[in-house]
Formats: sequence, structure tokens, C-alpha cells
Amino acid sequence: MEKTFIPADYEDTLYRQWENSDLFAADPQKKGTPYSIMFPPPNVTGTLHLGHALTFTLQDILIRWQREKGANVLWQPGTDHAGIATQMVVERALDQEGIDRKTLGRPGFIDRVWEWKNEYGGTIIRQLRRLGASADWTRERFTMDEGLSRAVRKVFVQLHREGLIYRDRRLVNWDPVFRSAISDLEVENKETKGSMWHIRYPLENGGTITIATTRPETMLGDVAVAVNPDDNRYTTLIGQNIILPMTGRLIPVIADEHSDPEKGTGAVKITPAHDFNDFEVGKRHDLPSPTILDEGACIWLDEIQAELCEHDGVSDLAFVRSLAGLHRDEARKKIVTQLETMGWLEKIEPHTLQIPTAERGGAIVEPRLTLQWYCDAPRLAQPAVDAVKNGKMVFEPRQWENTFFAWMRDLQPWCISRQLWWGHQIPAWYGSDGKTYVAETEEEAQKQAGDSVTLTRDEDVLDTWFSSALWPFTTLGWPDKTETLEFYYPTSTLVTGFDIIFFWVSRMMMMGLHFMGDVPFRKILIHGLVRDEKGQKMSKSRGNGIDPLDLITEYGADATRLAIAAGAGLGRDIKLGRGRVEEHRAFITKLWNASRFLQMNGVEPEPSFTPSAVQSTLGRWILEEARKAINQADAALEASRFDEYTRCCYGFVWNIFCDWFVEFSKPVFRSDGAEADELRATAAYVLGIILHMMHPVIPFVTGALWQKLGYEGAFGIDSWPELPKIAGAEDAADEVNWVIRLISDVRTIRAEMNVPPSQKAPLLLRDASEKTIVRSRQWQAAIDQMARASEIAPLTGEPPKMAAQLILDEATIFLPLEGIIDLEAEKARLIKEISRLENEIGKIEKKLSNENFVVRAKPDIVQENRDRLQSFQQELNKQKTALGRIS
RNA sequence: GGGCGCAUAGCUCAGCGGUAGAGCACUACCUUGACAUGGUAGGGGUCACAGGUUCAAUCCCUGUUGCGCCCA
Repeated sequence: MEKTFIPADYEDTLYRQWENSDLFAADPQKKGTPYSIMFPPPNVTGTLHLGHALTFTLQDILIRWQREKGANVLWQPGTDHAGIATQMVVERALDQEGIDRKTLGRPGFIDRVWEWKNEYGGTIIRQLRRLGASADWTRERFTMDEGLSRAVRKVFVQLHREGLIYRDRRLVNWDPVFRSAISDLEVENKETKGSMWHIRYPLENGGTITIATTRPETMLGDVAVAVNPDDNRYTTLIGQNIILPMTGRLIPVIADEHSDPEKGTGAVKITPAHDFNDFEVGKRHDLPSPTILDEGACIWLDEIQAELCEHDGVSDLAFVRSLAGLHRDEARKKIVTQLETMGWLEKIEPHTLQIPTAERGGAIVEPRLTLQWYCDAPRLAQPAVDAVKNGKMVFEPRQWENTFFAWMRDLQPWCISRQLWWGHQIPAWYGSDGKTYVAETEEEAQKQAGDSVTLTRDEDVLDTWFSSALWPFTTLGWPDKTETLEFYYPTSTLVTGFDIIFFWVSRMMMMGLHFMGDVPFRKILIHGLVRDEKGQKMSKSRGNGIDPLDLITEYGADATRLAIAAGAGLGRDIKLGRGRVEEHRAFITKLWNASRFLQMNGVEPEPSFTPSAVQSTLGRWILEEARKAINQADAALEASRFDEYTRCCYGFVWNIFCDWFVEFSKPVFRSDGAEADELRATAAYVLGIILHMMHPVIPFVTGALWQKLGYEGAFGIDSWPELPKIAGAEDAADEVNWVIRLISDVRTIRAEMNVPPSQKAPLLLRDASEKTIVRSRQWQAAIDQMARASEIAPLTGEPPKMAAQLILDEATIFLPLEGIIDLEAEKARLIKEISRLENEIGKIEKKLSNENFVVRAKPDIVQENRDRLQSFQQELNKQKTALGRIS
């Protein structure tokens, strides 16, 4: 074996072996209870980032663990078609060739997207393989697959028939760059420094009212000015008319709660077609809602043209007409200048405001009144809320349920149409008879309409999340009743970040419950975000991102996964940098080297090994420790505590197996005979347990070692270790712990006395029990080596004067260090020990002398303190005696 | 403004009604026949602050402060 594990030498080969041997393949026919996880499908345009690395590492750990435990596992992979993102990417590529999407035409463009998808769309899937993700790739799905597309059409038609999908004219968030509606969830409010313009509006009967606005250009579409009904300043104005500057239109002053007397001037202009709040006000007061911006956010006068009206000194229709086609920002500047010239501008105040921005692309979003398709999310939400309330689905950590409920409570209708080309085209046709026909196919729609009607299909596509919402059952074959669907639905666990609860998780719940009549998953595991070492969000603009592939190349997939898992506390963000991964690579190296050492010492798997037959104390001890470690690891994974799982594996391997077991084994391995044979077999067995136990998190190195060391049988499947409680485990632990304490104490003293390891010293036992003497003989070789002892034997004759003294239980152990020991230093050391003990004793005595404590505290706690007091007192006496000897 | 989370060693984080821990970093020593990506030992903490509950609070409760996130 090489001196270190070189990941690149093994990763590809091992992964190919796994894939070729169908290790990842799900088969409902096989035995085992179903355990399934759905990929949160990454964007087909995506490349692997650390967020993916986190979520897929956690999923892979669960999947591999369950596979080992004998479950019938499905990890369903795939990608989604990411409507806007993909269309953007392809449009950009076309730009390079000087081709416009429109000249290419819709079918031509779609062809180009597929070409792109087929060439580049597999990137993230390839990268996930490098991470070691053990999904059933043969079942990979894409949201635009024929099967999934058929399911989308069916769902749309059914929901429409049930009245849960309808067309409506409402305000939507409009991205003027993509020229499409986008979801409320895809809008980010960014705090920006802007201005508050105070504008005087003249009243028809004389006088003015001053309104304050952050968007003066929208005044072209104003239909009223609202004041609070309780605002005394304006009571007399309510009902009067205003002559809108520039357009000259007459608009009323109305009373509405929406107007906040504290804000601005207390009078607010109402532009229903360009503001969500104003839209509501407009509805309440039955006001018109003229649109004054086109789909590219340029001034558009068509809807106010008819009402332009001359008013001397107030209107300027020529100016208004000159604005047509100007972009909103240009128009704003001109309007402000014009207002100033005309004397309507009172003042401009600096003001910070929230500007709605498109998450993707970054365009400033414009509320826009359009006809779109909506899904009645509020109605679909109720069963989902109920299912969480009655525990059919459980969020972990639990507190996310509150966030979930809060959001579900004030759910808005879900706008599902998008003005894009790439996506599932809406299965609705508009007839020459003016009616709308919704059907799964054009033939069906034509049949409904009759031959005389000419049909035109709706141009729009569905929101990508609409098809993702169906993912848990469409990937399994729905609407067909497949065996896979029957067996693996509902899925076991959904692993994802909190940022996607509303986008995706809630919608899968709605759709799953509606179409499958059952929840899509039983447990929703919400993990944190990956941040950089300083705790900042990783982002392109900050430039602090780390490419997980670089980490994998540099440190190996195992080290990367281990570092991620170690940091994955329940719902906690993970701070990750190169350093963290490097640290965990050291563990991989340690495990590798321990294995190498064992192999060099003739340790090899012994198929007939029976743990219960082990005779040696050392063997029994390590088996019992291994048993405890397995149970802890299993419990940690059961509780989704990946950090704890990692910690307990790490601690067992390094601090128990390597630091003590392997060290204790060294002298035995140098000998021959039954004891050595048994220990070799035990070592191989326990190492095997380690490989199984850690396989979920570090599959490559464990897999490589499994082969290198010549283990036989299944690895990674049906192989989660199990151990019965070992007979005589307590005695073994008692004995080994005694040896460990002895060695540690001797080492401490020697280090404090600055005794070089090369200089050996005898250990002489005084007042030692028979048991201690027997043990000291039994472990002589290990003690000699690890505590640098030349011998360990009962003290005969007088205690040596020039010696350090160590108290271990009943015994006092002398370390004669003639010529080395500094008696003053030894005195100081003993005095320090004595004062430490006195301090402890004082604390316990105080406690025990408190009547209330003795009466009220749990009896075992009281007893524990009595025991501790006694043992401290005994040790104190011995330390004092020791000090007396050298004083 | 509403909601949630966090605050423990220099750093990253466990923990938990009774004795405060790990890893890394740091210091000293060690190239001892698995491993210097290593070994051994050591220093380092008013468990954010203030009240309360309790025989006992780092832990439970209330408030304060600071940081982060979500919603408006």
C-alpha cells in the first residue's frame, strides 16, 4: 500500500465499478422496505456549487446508510428545465452568432435549446458523480421529458376542470427585460437610496394638495389621490376633483385607510395599474386602471390618450405625447424637469426605498396588469397544512413548520403562465368562436370545439415550478400506475434548503396530496447554507465562492464530503473553507495508514471470526467500544445529526482505535501464537466495521480499503454492522481503562519533568492490590513501550527518595529519576495536585452539608457526590503522604 | 414594524439542571519500525449581560444588548 491515499487513483475506478455492478439501481421487486429520496432537481444549466455539494452529500449519506441497512433504496436523480435561465443561456449563445430568437421562430428556437441541453445539460450530473453521489442514474429524468410533459398536461387539464386553474386579469410582477410575468417569490426587494418627490396637484376649485411619491413617472396613470379618512388636514377635500398636471385629467380625492398620515404628506396618488396597494384601493373605490408602461417598461399612452384634456397652466399635452416610447427612467427625468418648470414640484427629499428586483437577471420589476393563468393555491394549500399539522409530514428542524404555516396562511393565487418559449406550452386553445378550450392534445381540443372552429394555441408556457411540483410522482411514472410509483411513493425524506420551502416543497405537497391522495414525503430535512470561512454568503459578486470540484481534485471527494458532514449541525449554516477540508483529509490519511499498518502486521479478514468467542481483554474491549460507536452512529443518522455521526466515527477511529487499540496491539503482533492470531482477526473485524460504518460519508477510501485488505462479500449494501453486547465487556473496559490511565499519568509526569522518551525509567508499585499487580504484568509490554518504562514491578524495600510519585487508585507508583528529577519541581507538582483536590473536596462538602441538597436532590446524585468525595479524600491522603516523603 | 435563529477556549462548533468538551490554532518535547497530512504533554473559558425559577442554572423562564436571516 502507498503511504497515503491518493484519491485520484481510486475515485473514477471505484465509481465505475459501483455503477457497473448496479449497486445504485433501484428495483421494487427486490427485498427490503422502501426507502426513497427525490433529487431536488438542479437546473439543467447549472454547475455544481457548494450548496449542491452539501445537499447531495447529506442525501448520499442517508441513501448509502439505508442501502447498508438493507432497505430497498431509490435515489431518483434528474434535472429541471429552468425556463428563464435556460432560455437566457441559449439566447445569449444565439446573440454571439448574431441570431435573434424571433427570426429563428419558436420551433427553430426550441430545437436549439434541445441541442444545447443535449450537449451541455449533463454537466452537473457528471459533477455529482465525482462527488460520489450514488443515485440510480438509469432512472434519470428531466422535467421536459415526454413522460413528464404528458403528466403536466394532464394535471393542467384536470385542475382546470376542477376550477383550480383559471385565467384572470390581475397585477403581476413583470420582468421588463424578459418581458414575462415572474413569481412573487422570484422578486427580491432591494433597499436603495432614492428620492421622495413632493408634487403639488391643483384642485379644480382652487388650492392644491401635495402628494409624495417615489415614482413620479407613474402619475400619467393616476386615477385618484387618497387621504386617510381620519386625517383632519384633508377632510374638506374629500370628494373634490384634482386636475392632474400635464395630462389634465380630472381625478377625485378619495378617503382610504391605505393612506398613512404619518408617511410623506399623508396624501398619496393612486395608480392601480402600477402598484399592488393602489390596485386594491382602485378595486375598493371602483376606479379605472389605465396602464401607462408597455411590456418593456416604456411609456405607452394608448390607454390614457382619450382622456388627455387641456387645462390652461396645468396640462401640457404636447409634452405628454413626446414621452411615448421613452424608457421609464428617461421619462422620470423629463417629467420631474417639466414639473419643476411648471411649478408643481414642491421639493425632493432623499429617501430609502425597497426596489423590487428580479432574482434572475436583476431587472427592476414592474407591477403590470395582464391576463394570466392562475392556480388556486390557497385552496390546494389546506390539505398540505393539515398534513403537517397532524404529523403526516414532519419538518426537521421543527421550527420551520411555523414559517411554513405563516406563508401558507396568506397565500396568493399562483401565477403559472410565463411569456417564454422554453417550457411546457399551456394546453389551452382559443377558438375563432371566442371560447377557450383546455385539453391534453390539440385533437381533443378540436373535438371539443367542433370542426367549424379554428383554434389558436396559447403561446405561453408554464412556470418551471409547476412541473417540479409534480416531480415526486411523475418521475415514478405517473399518470401510469407503475410498480415503482406504487412501491416508492410516498418518498421517505426530502432534503433541501429553507430557501426553497415555498417555491418547491409546499407545491409538491399540494400537488402530491391532490393527485396521489398522499403526502409526497414523510420527513422534510431542512439544512443550512454553505458560507465562507468568515461566515459570509458565497456569491459570484463577492468572489468568495469555492468550486467543490477544486476541493475534490485537491483533497479528494471523501475529505470534501467529510468536512461538509462534520459541519452539518441541525439546521445550522456551515462555514467552509479549504482549511476545513484539509483537516478532514488528515483523517482519511490516518485511517489509510492504520489500515496499512495492520496489513503490514499480518492482519487479514478472517471469515470464520466470531466476536462472541473472543477471549482477550483487549479484543473484548475494542469490540465493545465498536459496538457503542455503531449504535451512536446509527442513532445520529436516525436523528439527521450528520455532525454527530461524523464526530462519533472520527473519535472512535482516531482516539480509540488508532491511539490505543493499535498501540496496544503492537507488542502482541510481534509475538506469535493463539493470542496474536485472535487479535489479528479481531483487528480485521473491527476495521471492517469501521469501513462499513463510515462508508456512507467516505465511500471511496472505505471502498478502496475494503478491496485492498481483501475483505469479501457485499460492500455498501446489506452490510451495516451489528454487534451483540460482548461478554465480560465491563471487566475488559475496567482493565483497559486502568492501563490507559496509568500510561497517560506516567506520560504527563515525564513530560512535566522533561524526561526525554529515550530515557526509560522503572515503575515501582507500592500498596498495589493483587489485581493491580496482575494487570501490570499482563500489560507490561504495552506499558513499557507506551510509558517508556524499563520495568513495572512491586516496590521492594524503601521507597527511593529521588522519584516522582503517581497516585493511581489504591496504588502509589514511583518513578525513580535519579539525576533527572528536580525535587522542588516534584514538590510543586504535588502541592498543586493537593490544592486541586482540596478545592474539589471543599465544593462537594459544601454541597453535602446543605440539608436541602441532601433531602431534595435525586438520591443517586447525592450518592454520586458522596462517592466522589470519598475517592478524592483517599487520593488526597496519598498525595499528602507522597509529599511528606520528599519534604 | 412582525417573526425566527444565534451568542460556550484565539477560530469552527458540540454539549447540558449537578464534574465545561472536541477539532484546528498555540507552546514544549519527540523524526520510537503505520502515519510529521504524525506522536506525547501543556496553557487557554465570569458558557454575551441583568433578573427570576430551583437544593443546584452555561442549560429552564423573562428582559437587555449584539449579530444573522425571513416577511412587510
